[in-house]
Amino acid sequence: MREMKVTAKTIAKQLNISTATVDRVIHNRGGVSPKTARKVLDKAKELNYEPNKSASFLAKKKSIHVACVFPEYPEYFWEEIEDGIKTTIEDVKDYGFHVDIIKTPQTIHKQVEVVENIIQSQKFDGLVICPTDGVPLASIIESGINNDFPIFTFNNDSPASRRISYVGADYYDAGRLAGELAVKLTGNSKKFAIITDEADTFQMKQKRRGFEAFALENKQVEFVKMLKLDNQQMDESLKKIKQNILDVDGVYVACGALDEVAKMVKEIEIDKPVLIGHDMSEAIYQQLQNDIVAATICQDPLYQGSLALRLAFNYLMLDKYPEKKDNIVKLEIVTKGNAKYYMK
Amino acid sequence: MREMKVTAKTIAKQLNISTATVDRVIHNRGGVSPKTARKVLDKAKELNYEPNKSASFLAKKKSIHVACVFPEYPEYFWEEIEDGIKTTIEDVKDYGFHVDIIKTPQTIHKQVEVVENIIQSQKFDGLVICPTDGVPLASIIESGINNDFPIFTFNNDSPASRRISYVGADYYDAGRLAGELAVKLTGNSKKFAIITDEADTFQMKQKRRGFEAFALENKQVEFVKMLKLDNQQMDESLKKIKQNILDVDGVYVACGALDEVAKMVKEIEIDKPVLIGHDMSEAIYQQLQNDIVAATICQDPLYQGSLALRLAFNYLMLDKYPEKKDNIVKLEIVTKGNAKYYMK
DNA sequence: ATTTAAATGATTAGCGCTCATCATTTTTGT
DNA sequence: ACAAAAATGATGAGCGCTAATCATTTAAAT
Repeated sequence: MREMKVTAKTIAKQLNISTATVDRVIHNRGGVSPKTARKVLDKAKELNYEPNKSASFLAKKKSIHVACVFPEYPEYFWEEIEDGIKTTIEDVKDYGFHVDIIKTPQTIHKQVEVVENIIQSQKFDGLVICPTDGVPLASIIESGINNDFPIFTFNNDSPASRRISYVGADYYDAGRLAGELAVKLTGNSKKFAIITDEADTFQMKQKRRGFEAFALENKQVEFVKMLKLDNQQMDESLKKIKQNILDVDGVYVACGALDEVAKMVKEIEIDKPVLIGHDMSEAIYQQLQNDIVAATICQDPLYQGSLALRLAFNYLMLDKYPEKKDNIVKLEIVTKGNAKYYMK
Repeated sequence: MREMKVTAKTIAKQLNISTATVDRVIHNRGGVSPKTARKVLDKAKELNYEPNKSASFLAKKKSIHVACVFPEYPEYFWEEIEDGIKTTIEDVKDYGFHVDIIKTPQTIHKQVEVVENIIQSQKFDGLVICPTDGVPLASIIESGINNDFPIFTFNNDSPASRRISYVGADYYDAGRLAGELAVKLTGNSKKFAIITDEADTFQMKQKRRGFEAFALENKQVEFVKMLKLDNQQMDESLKKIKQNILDVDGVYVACGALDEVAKMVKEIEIDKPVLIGHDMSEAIYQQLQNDIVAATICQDPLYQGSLALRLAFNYLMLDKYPEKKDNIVKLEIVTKGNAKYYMK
């Protein structure tokens, strides 16, 4: 309808050359005299020519396979990421970009094994991965990259490696935000506790640092207790924590145990501390509705997974290098009132 | 790589028929005996056949034009929506789906004029629109729909009309959320004010109702003052409001004047009320950073625009009717700490 | 000047799907 | 029984782009 669409043919006709020559120029594949090339380029600009992707992909018959690797737990978290990934897969598969989703046990040992297999197998042209632990993976990523095997990280980085790009949150910033919320939601209180666990991953360290940094900058904050949850002896450990938080106004759960801590806090009869944590699940949703958890900080999981894949797609199919090596995603604040939007 | 891709040809070969017949069956375009049809369908399922979109679009050479209409102000708000829309346009234009962005003055009169022109012009196959006011547009939408001219609303609905679908926030819920934040951020205070303006659009009414409903359910809330901002005599009006909010703990700006109110609140020397409003802009960002505005409630504008367009795309290009008539988008809470993620 | 190679450009066969058109078979009417 | 119509299926020409191959011109080497 309306203005004719401009194709390579349009340009070719106007310049009395063949479409093949036009194509050669557009993708500067060489074999064209500078003079002709100039003319084509000028005409292309004049007519605002853009090659049609559908036709291009069809003709190229390029087929790319990447593996998308992430842990299987916590299920509620990865389920959402998977949804986002699947939507994107739908979008790109007709362009010849194929993705195998591979979930791994969360032990880094297992994950390393899986990744090594993927690279060895020669079945894939690239890897999109959420490293359980960025450190041991760094050298593998490094050797992958050296062998022209592109690797993209998301959700958790392997900063030491030369992965093509990272998509995920800034966890230091997440900690700071938790700090801000803690202060605001307790009515400018003074006493806080942070709960982490023994794993003390990079993510968690960053969160803790962020929270502490915020506390330091805030004059009215009196102290921040650091409490460690023992996942092996959860019950014992929670009991200890319970004793330890009776005198605080706010508790920030930086590890994945928000629901467990919430259950414990629920039993505190008077002056329950304000609870702040991360991520969303059915259980946490309930805790928000019951006013046990005051707020939880989320990152849009749908977006995260799909962006990582899109970057891989652009790189492998369109030879487009990502604009940024670090793609930092939004931190979103979820409370009782908007929690439902974060459930499936 | 690996498993051969299955095309219409694969099926045709295996059944000793032509690809055209396969195509006929797949799109049940008739002209095929039930027996053959069954065989094709079975084989398609067996091989997990899915027609390739690129090839399909290329061959169909269907070209669809829709108009995307929204107000030009407030600029900061629509700029972001436009960004989201443009990204989606990039995604779909190679499938022959073309979009003209048309910004209108915010008077409903003008918008109605523009819409009538669009429909009359016969240049478009559909309309994606943010109605300035859903009511006067309802009858136009109605007649459009009756003439097989599909219309999609977003951001602001025209609920009385039979638009194909709506994408946007639930403003009643937004008001409730504001109420929750007001209570939480003032440390369970009792006295609040809502600021609206004379326009008192559907959106604003809903927000107000939501806030009031929340207040009613909350025993500790003592009163909620309703204050009206006079946009014509802004300065005068703000002065009055200033007098009126000296005794409240929290102010909810339900209209678009968050920054203006913030500037006024800034001048209050002691016991500034906690300010809560909507949307984000450079100015509001600054007010958040200066702790004048405590929180603002946003809807992901990128997503909103692009979803509306995608629904139109699915409907017009893929004959896919939207799963839901009402697509309610997330409400996001923005404070000092995560504000930067909401800026471009 | 002649041979050889490099540079430049045209031709052409698809990619997978759609659809108009044509060929063949089956059904129906008389 | 036959012709005519309806049902069924095959053929083939693209859609716009890519890339291998071939043809021609130009420059370099002997």
